[in-house]
Amino acid sequence: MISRSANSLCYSSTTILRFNTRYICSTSNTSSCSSWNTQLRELAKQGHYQKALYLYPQLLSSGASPNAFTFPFALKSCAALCLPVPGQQLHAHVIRTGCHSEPFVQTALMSMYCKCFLVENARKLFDESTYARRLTVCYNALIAGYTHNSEFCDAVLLFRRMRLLGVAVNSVTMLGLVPGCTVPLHLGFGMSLHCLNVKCGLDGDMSVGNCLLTMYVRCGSVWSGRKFFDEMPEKGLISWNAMISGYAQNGHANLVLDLYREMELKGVSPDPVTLVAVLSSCANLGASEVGMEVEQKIKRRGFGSNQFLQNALVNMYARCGNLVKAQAIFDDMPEKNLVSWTAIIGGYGIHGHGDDAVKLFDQMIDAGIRPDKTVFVSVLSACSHAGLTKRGLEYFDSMEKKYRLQPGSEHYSCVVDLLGRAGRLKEAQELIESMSGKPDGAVWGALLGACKIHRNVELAELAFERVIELEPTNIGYYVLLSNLYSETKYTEGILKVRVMMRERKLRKDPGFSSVEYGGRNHLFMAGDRSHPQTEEIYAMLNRLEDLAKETSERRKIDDDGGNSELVSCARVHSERLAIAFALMNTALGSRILVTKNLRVCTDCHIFIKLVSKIVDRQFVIRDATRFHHFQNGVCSCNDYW
DNA sequence: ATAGGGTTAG
Repeated sequence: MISRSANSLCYSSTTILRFNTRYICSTSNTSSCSSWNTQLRELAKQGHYQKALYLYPQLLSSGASPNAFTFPFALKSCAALCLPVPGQQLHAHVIRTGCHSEPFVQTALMSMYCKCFLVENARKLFDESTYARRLTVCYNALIAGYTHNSEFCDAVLLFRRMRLLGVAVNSVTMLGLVPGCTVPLHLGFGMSLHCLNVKCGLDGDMSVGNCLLTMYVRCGSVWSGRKFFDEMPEKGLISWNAMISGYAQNGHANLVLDLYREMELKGVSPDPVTLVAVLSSCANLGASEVGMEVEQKIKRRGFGSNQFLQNALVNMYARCGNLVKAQAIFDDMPEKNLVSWTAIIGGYGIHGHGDDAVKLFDQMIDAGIRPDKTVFVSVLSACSHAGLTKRGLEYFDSMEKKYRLQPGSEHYSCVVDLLGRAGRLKEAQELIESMSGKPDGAVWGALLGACKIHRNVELAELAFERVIELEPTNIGYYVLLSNLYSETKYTEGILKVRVMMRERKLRKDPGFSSVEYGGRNHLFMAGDRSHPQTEEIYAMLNRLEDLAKETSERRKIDDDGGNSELVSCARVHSERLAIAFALMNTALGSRILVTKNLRVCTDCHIFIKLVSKIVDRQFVIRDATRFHHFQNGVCSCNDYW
């Protein structure tokens, strides 16, 4: 793959061509080179840029001389392959053959320079040209070039100048500008382009529509994006992909699956890009049934060798808890990249198999793969979940010393968690204070969580104060502190937290849980009665709660100081509805139950323990961060629950 | 005959 990073110009040695200029004569022989031009055009059009570039020296050595019809295709090939060296040689040939005053050739040259990250050269050509300042295409090439080189200001300046001089704007101008508006800072400008696009009657162009759609979703305006998508006069595969990926990137995994179904119903057939987004959403939802369906589709459609999809499959199976399958796919991959390793390491980490995660990380290093910040997050969190304190600290230390990677907040929060769980609260606190950057909410939150485990009220209050400054509306932290107060029987504290929450008008956000059943995802909100099987679900809930009460009276199994009243009074929780639904549908035969966004409040935690005791089954329950494997009412991860 | 563009994984 060709690197698009401006800092790492990448041209493989095999593709650098040495064109022999000896044969070029100044009087071009059009008739003899037209057949070469035809071949060149065909190759470039079909995307065989490599072959097209090999044809060029053959043309020279045959005695034919390149003309104004030759250069655009040859230059396009250099641009596509990001080969500035042959590109510059072609520029020399252009001058030598007297084609440099040809606007088509000039534009192709500019485009080539832009794609090869030599946007300065392109600008020089533009400024020196007598035609360029009047031609829309030249502006288009340069504007797109600036956008590609992350010099969006220059792109906008040039666009302003173009408007001022009255040069016509067309849809390709839009295609050069809109992709630069995919950050929230530029959204305002992007929306003005959207208006202009409509005003100029260019809104029939699907490509521009796709760019605008991408702009909205990447700026986080998914709803505007969806509205735009629904109103598009024509939707192509890329439009569907942009919308689906947009949902995926903004965390609306369920909407991804819904839209994917809709797409299938409309008879639009998905490509690897679609399926990558779908799999990533399956991973987030724990929807392995849909994931397996997608895997079949990948096989049927012959996408099996696509590395993006292989990585997405590994990630999906790993996150859904099927580590055997994930490992099998991972092992079968002929080429493993950093993303593949991160997926499998993270998978083992989430499920508490810290030893395996660590082993794989070391294997990755041995395989000569250079770790990045993301894979460190995976391995550090694996260590913290599995209690591998020493190992985790070693890795953390190696980040800077060995790999010159500056740890970010996300790494600090893992290490604070690591130290905190091990009871080394003081060290955790010192680590936070030693941070060069400003700690974020997650860092203080990790300390707060650790204080909760070790019942350190004093430090918890400090961590709470800090975390609330940073994330005043994150309800979880208030609940955490309140629970700590309740465990340490500090009633005044509980009241204090309640008052604080009331003053700030904080209410528990409408969390939801989901269960995958029958190839569909069923969402449950607190107190939700919208599900078609609501009656049965509540009946099941009643039965469970009766059983819970009975059992708790008979055996006094409430080992957490909770009581059966809690169980019945907080029945609106979405997790409970989800659990009831799953139990009902599988006639108590459910072995795996996957729910999302489970808030780990003491209350639900007791409920889940009771359920698994009552039905005498194994459960796998997923909260926002990890899986909890229940057997006989006990979770194997042994913490928190 | 000849130029400009959009969607992917941890």
